[in-house]
Order: sequence, then C-alpha cells, then structure tokens
Amino acid sequence: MTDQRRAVYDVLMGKRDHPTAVEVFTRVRDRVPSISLATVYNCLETLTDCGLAKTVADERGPARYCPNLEEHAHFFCEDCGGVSDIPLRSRKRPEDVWEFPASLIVSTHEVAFRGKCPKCAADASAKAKAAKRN
Amino acid sequence: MTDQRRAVYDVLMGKRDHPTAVEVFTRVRDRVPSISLATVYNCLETLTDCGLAKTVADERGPARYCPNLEEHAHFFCEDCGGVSDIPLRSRKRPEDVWEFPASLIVSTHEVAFRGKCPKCAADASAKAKAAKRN
DNA sequence: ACCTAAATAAGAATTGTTCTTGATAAGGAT
DNA sequence: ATCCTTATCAAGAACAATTCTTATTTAGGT
Repeated sequence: MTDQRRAVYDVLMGKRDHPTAVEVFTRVRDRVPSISLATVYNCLETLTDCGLAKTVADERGPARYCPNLEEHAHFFCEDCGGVSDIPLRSRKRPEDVWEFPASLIVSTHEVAFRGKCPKCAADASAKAKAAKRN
Repeated sequence: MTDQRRAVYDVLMGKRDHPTAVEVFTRVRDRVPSISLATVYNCLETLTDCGLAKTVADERGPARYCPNLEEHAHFFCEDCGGVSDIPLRSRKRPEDVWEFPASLIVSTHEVAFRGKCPKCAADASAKAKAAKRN
C-alpha cells in the first residue's frame, strides 16, 4: 500500500459515487499533485484485483469505479447520467429469473438498468404537466 | 434498405452468433467486396435503431451484435470467449430479484454473466482429473 | 550503504469507434 | 428523360479511453 494507492482508495471511499478514472485523477491530485493518470489506472486496477473496489462498465463510456463491495446492480439515469446502486432482494439470486443450461458454471454477473432516477422522473412529469396546461 | 444493409442483416441472421463489427465486416465482404468498415458500423447502427438487432457490450472489448430480439441475458465464457444467450424464465422479471427505490423508472436492462460454458467446464474438469492422476 | 524488486511518471502506442468530406445513388418533381 | 433533393456510402482522419514502454524512483531486505 503506497501513498498513491492509499490516496486513490481514500478518494473512492470519501465520496461514494461512481467516478471515472479521470474523476479520480482530478480528485486525487489535491493530495498527490504529482500523480499521473496512468498511475491512477494502475492503482484502480490493483485495488480491484485486491477486491477493495469494483469496476462498473457503462456501455462504451469510460469505466467507473465503485467502493460498494456488497452484491448489487447499477442503475444509470438516462437524463442526468447519474449512477446508483441497486441492492439484491434478500435470499434472491439471478438464477431465480434466468434459465441457465445445465453444466454451465457462472462465476460473476453484472447487471445494469437504465431509465430515469427519481429526481429526473419527477422533473420530467412536472414538465409534461406544464406543457399540458399551455 | 440498401444492398449494404441487406447484406449486413443477412450476415447477422445467417450465423446467429454474436459477431463484432469487424467480424461482420469480413463476412459481408464476401458479398459486397467494396464495403468499408465505417459503413458496416453505420448499417449496424441503423439496424439496431430500427429494432432489427441488438448491441451486446462485452466490458471494454469490441461491441457485439445479436439478432435475437427476445428478452434475454448474455453469457460470456472466460475460457473460449464465446457468447451465448440466456433466456428469462417465464413470468419472471428482474424486479423479482432486485429492489428498486420507489419512483425510479426502469426502461431497459442489460445482464451479463461470466463463467465457463458447458464445453469449457467439461474440458477444465477433465484436465483437473488428469492432473490428479499424475 | 548496497542490492533487488516493485511502483511510478511521462508519454507513445493501441484499440475500437465516430466524424468529416466529398462522391454516389435513389426517388420524386418538372 | 432530366434535374433536384436527400440519404447513403467509402475512405481515411480524428477521437477517446485505456494500455504499454521506458526510464526513474522508491522501499525493504541483506
């Protein structure tokens, strides 16, 4: 655990959103001004290899990083671009919903939902109402 | 529907695997030798916009394309790199397994599983047995 | 203090995809 | 049939995100 790795880890834990590597880079430079983007990538990879963070793939956009180690899915808001965690219901498993062929071995899964977050959904319906009145 | 689009569509339907844009490109050149990769990208985008195909994002690898319009998840084999479709159990929904905050509106989801396909799982266990004997 | 292995910084290189530009073609109006 | 409008295409440049390469720095063990 080097200075750089500690700083990257602290940044990730400090604001528990889902920053991209570049966002981590800009945040971490406050503490380690000499750090390079490549090092941030290296540190993030090291942390995920150690199981201290997870990567969140957002389609073709930049990868995001997540300090939530619980099993969970991700929700991507189409309007504001925000990312949030969606927990698994207790005692439920993906196998309850999808039908796997026998003898297929599943080791991991990634689940992404897209739509409107509560805030953007409210904004959109408020806007729709306003349009109706005119 | 132009020649190029028809050819791309036929390639996608002909061999119902999950080709990348480059794979589609090499296959479609048999029929339309003058086609360019950029046109293949354009055609694939047009087809997905029309709802005739779906894109399958494989982490940071190249995007793949899928002619299966049914709702389904994807399985990525860690060993052979193969991609296969995983159907939803009848009358089951992702909402059965994940807990969404109220007033969040989900419009789409993408589900990816990783692990070993039946073939690679069999190969791996055969190899493990062989190693045990020695 | 020295040696070795690992981590870092800097920037080049790579990969997959999108954009730009001018050329080409298709369909409708004259 | 010719012109006009619009969409599509081909080619390659541009782009963004990430990875690789190389030399330098650092830390820990002898």
